[in-house]
Amino acid sequence: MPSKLLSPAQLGLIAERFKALAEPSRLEILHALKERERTVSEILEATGLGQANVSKHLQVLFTAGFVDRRKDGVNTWYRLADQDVLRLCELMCGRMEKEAAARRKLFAG
Amino acid sequence: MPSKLLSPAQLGLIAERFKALAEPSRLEILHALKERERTVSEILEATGLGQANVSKHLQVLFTAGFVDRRKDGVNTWYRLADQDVLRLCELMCGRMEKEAAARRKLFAG
DNA sequence: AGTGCGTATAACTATATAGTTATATACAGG
DNA sequence: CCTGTATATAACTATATAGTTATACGCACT
Repeated sequence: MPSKLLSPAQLGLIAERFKALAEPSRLEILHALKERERTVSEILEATGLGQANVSKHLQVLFTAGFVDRRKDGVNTWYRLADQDVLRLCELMCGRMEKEAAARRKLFAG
Repeated sequence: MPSKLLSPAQLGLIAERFKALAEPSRLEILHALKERERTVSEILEATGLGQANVSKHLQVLFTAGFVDRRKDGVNTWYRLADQDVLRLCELMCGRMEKEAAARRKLFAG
């Protein structure tokens, strides 16, 4: 099958999504949400990051569609929007494990 | 199953990989390599990007392990290192199509 | 050796953004 | 209302990097 052509606009949107995953702090936040829904305060505690910083990161993740949220009184509860983030990270981690295995093999020879 | 703990160093490495995919120009280059191996010159032609710019992007993609390369005289031939990049992009595109479908449904109601 | 071509690198500029500090908003309880 | 708490936002600084221009490197050909 011929490769679908991708417009600059589409490439920009895809890149924007990847960019949301391209920061250690945001990956840490997503990791904290893997088990269950959490409030911002719980995320602060789980990650040790600053409050304003986490708030901004959560906006980025929300805009990119990776997390959903609901208000409950003064709290905002955040959760993973779906399982795609986990799949993406697992794919990436799998790649890195393969790399590491190849390196080990190379040096063990 | 309990979530695996990820060290800051691991998160950094994963983020670095995602960052390599977080630029429209690099996605365009990967797209150009989807069909077949290409020289830098061919990539220049396919993408319309500047020579030095493409050379730098190719370094980033190579360092991140997404492309492999071989020298052949004055030419350097680049190719996708494996099919993971395509899977990652397809996963991401699938997400976006779901989003778009949801929006259409919302407004069509 | 000298020339031309393909690719990589250095140096620079402009832009984006992570993190911080300070402040604003919004809700809950007394 | 007033106070405290949870979260979001504004303003700022420091850093990273995309793109460009100029230059260096390496190979092929004569």
